[in-house]
Amino acid sequence: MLLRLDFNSDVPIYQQIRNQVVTAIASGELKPGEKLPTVRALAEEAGINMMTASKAYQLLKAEGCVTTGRRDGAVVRIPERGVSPPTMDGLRLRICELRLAGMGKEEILELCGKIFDEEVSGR
Amino acid sequence: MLLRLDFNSDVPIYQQIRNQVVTAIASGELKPGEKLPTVRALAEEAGINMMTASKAYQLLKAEGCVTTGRRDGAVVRIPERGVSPPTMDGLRLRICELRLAGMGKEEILELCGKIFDEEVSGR
Amino acid sequence: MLLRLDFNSDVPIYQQIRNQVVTAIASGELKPGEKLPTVRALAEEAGINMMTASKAYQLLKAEGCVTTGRRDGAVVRIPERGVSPPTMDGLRLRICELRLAGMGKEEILELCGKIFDEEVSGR
Amino acid sequence: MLLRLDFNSDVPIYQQIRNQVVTAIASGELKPGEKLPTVRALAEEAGINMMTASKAYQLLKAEGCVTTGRRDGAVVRIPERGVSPPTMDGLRLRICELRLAGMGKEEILELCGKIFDEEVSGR
DNA sequence: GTGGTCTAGACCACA
DNA sequence: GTGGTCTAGACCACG
Repeated sequence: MLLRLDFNSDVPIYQQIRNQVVTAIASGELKPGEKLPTVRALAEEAGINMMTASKAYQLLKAEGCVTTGRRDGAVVRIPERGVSPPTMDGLRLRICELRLAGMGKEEILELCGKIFDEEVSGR
Repeated sequence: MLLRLDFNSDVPIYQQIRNQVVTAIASGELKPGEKLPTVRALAEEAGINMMTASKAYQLLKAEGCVTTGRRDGAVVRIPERGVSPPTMDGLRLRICELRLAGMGKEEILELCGKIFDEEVSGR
Repeated sequence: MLLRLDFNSDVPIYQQIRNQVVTAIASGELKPGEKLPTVRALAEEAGINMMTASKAYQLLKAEGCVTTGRRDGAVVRIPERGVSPPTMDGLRLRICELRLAGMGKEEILELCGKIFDEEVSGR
Repeated sequence: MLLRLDFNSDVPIYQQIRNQVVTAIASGELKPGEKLPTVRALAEEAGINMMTASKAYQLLKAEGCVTTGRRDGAVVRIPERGVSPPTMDGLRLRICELRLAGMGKEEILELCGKIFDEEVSGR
C-alpha cells in the first residue's frame, strides 16, 4: 500500500494516514489480518516522525480498524462499530456542496454509486 | 438564519459558520440576493471574534457563495464553480467509512437520497 | 488543585494526571465550569513536557471530563457517559483482591462506603 | 482453570494471567494446595512466551498467592498479607469513576455487593 | 496566548 | 524488535 502525504495540507499527517488506511480497507486493498508496517518502518518510508506514525495507528486502533499488539505490530481489522456522527455530518455537508455545485439528486446518487463501485471494486 | 456553534468542537468556528451557510443555501433557507449580517453584527450575535466572522465570509467569498460589497455587507449568490476536489475527496472518504460500517451500496444510496431530500426540501 | 506525580511509577504520567483529575471532580474539589491550568502552565508546574500534559487533557476530553476549546483552555465538565467496561473490570478485580486479603462482604462494603464518604465529602 | 487472554488488550499478558488467577482464587475456583501448570505447559497451552508465563508466576509469588517449588511447579495458597496500597488506590479510583458516571452511594454499594456475590459465590 | 501538530531523538516494558 | 512513553524544543491555526 502506497501512502500519498501532503505535508502542506491543513489535514494533519496522522489523519491523512488514517483516511488512506480506511479507504484502503474499504476498497479491499487492505484485507483483515494483513499486517501494516511497523511505526518505525512507516515513519522511515513516509519520511515522518515515529510519533506521527504512532498517532495514526492509535487513531485507527481507537476506531477498531487495526489491532496493535505487542506481538505482531499493527494488523488490519474490520471494525464492528456503526456509523459515527462525524461521518454522517461530513456526508451531509458534502451532499450540500454538491447541490450547490449545481448537481441534482439523480446526478448525486449516480456519483455516489460510481465512487462506491470504484472504491470497493477490489472487494 | 440561526447559527448553531459548538465551541467545544474540533471544527474551527469559522468553518462551522461556512458549513452552515453552505447548507442553508443548498436547502433554500438562504436565497440568492439575500443579505447576510455584517461581520460586526455576526460577531456580536454569535459572541465570537470579528476576525473569526471575517474569516468565514472570506471562505464563502472565495467559494463564490457570497459577494462582499464595499463595507461589511455580504450577499448570497449561487456559485458557478463546479465540484471542488476537497468535496470529492470528502465524499469519497465518507462513503468508504459507511462501507466500513457495514453498509452496502443500496443502503448508502438510500441514505444519500434521504439526506438530499431532507436538506434540500425547501428548494 | 495539587498534583502528586510518581515519575517512577509504571502508570504513565498522563494517566496519573487523568486519574487525579477524575478523583478531584468526583470529590467536588474540581467543579464544573472551573478552569484547569493551560498545558504550558501544567507542564511547568509539574515539571513535565507539554505533550505529556496535552495527552492527559486529551484523555480527559475523550472521556468528556473536560472541554478544551481554543478560547478558554481546559474547562471541567461532568461527563454524560455511563459506566465503562474498564471501570467495571477494575472494580471487580479490586474486590477479588480484597477478598483474597481476607476481607468479608460486610467489611468490603463498609470500606467502599467509607471511601465514598471521604472522596465525595466536599460535594 | 481456563485462561481467557486478550492479546489486543492494553493490559500486559502476564498481568491478565495474574488477574485471572487472583480472581479464580477469590472465587474458589482455585483452592489452596491446588497445582498450577508449569511455566512451560502454561506457555504452550496459552500460546505465549515462556518469559511471559514466568513473569505472571513471579508476580503471584511476590503477592503470596502461589509458592513455587524447585522446578516449575506452582501451588496455590492464600496470601497472608493485608490489603496493598495499589488495591486501595485502584478501588478508590473506580469508586470515583462510578460516582462520575452518576451513581450514588447506595447504587455503588449494591453494585459492589453484587460483584462480590457473583465472584465469590463458589466459596 | 491557546491548544494542536510535528520533529529528532531517548528509554522502557513487553514478548 | 515491537509499540508506548517521554523530552525539549519548534511552528502553526485559531481566536
